[in-house]
Amino acid sequence: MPVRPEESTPLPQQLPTQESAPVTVFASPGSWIESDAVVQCHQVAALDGMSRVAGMPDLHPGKAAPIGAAMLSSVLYPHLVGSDIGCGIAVFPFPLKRAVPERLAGRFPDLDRALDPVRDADDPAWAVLDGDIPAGHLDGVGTVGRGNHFVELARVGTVLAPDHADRLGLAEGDLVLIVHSGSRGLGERILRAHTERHGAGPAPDPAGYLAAHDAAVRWGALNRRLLAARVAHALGSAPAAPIVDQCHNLVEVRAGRYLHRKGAAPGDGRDVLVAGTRGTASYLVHGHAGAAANHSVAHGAGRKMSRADALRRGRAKHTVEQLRRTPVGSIVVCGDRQLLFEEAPGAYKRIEQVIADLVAHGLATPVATTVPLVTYKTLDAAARPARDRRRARGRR
DNA sequence: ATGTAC
Repeated sequence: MPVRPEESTPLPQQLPTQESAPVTVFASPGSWIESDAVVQCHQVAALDGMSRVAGMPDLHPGKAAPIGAAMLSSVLYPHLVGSDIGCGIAVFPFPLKRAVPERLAGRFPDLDRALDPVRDADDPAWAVLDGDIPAGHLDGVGTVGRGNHFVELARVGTVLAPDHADRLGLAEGDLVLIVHSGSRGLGERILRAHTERHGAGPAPDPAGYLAAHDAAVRWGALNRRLLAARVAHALGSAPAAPIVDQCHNLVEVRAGRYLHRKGAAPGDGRDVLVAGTRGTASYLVHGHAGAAANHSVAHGAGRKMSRADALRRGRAKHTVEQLRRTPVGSIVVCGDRQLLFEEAPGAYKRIEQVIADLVAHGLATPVATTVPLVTYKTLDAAARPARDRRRARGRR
């Protein structure tokens, strides 16, 4: 007599070994948080070894994990940090006598083109590296990247904590350069090497992953300095060390556990630039987030729309000219029209609400606002929408 | 966000 299937089926091996970790989202009830992102937080919370998931007010859905979240676990999961290991935002002093956006926009260097050690041997920007290129990785060195990355010349607007701003050497009207960029191809390569063998599973050799990860974090920070130096030399300012530089995609080892940050900046006693949008102010804040928030603060306004939605709705609502010359009078250097729509201010949440939520939950204190003058995204026009390409062909 | 495949 044949054995019935259930009799030959072994007992399931994946019995639940623990309750799901607590999930806290630090946003007010009125703040828009996509339910998909909260679902992703709960999926992460159910992972083996997870002890706490903290969603920041800029929380939104990511590809494999939520963006705007800090996730504490006894197990190291590379996919929770994602491919742009070492991505962060730095603020540099940028003393210029005069800053007319129209004139300065045209003087930005080509930050889509990597510095070549031979052809650009004489470029003074190399000096900030001091000969140190982590992992020997030269691909894309000195480039800003795509997506939400940018290099922005901004003016300090409202000073909200004068003593703190003073300590940072910032006063109303001062110029700063804000650089949001990561580890370009290096972090992507590190995640891919893990994913090819282990998918979304844990790192079997945490020390090995962390060694590669730390190099990408260092590469990202050095690249932000390199970008700032390139712009400083081109615009006639003096290259300087950053006054603020915090990485929001990384793993931090805390008391033997792994704190994964994905779009969540370190908020434990540190100063962080919380990026607004390409056309609204950003906020420099002092973070003082505790254990409940996994010692983290938001990293930006957070997407409100997917890139596809932003493109569709943005095209109906705005002209390219409106997005390149913003309501605050700044200029957005972006040759790629699709990216311009994807990154339109309306595709993001209101930064004031994100900051208000951080304040309401006691995670941060605003220090000063920065108001954009020129935001560099890309000079490259390669990825224009198909309709524009058809039009361009028609004109020939 | 990325390099790469389509």
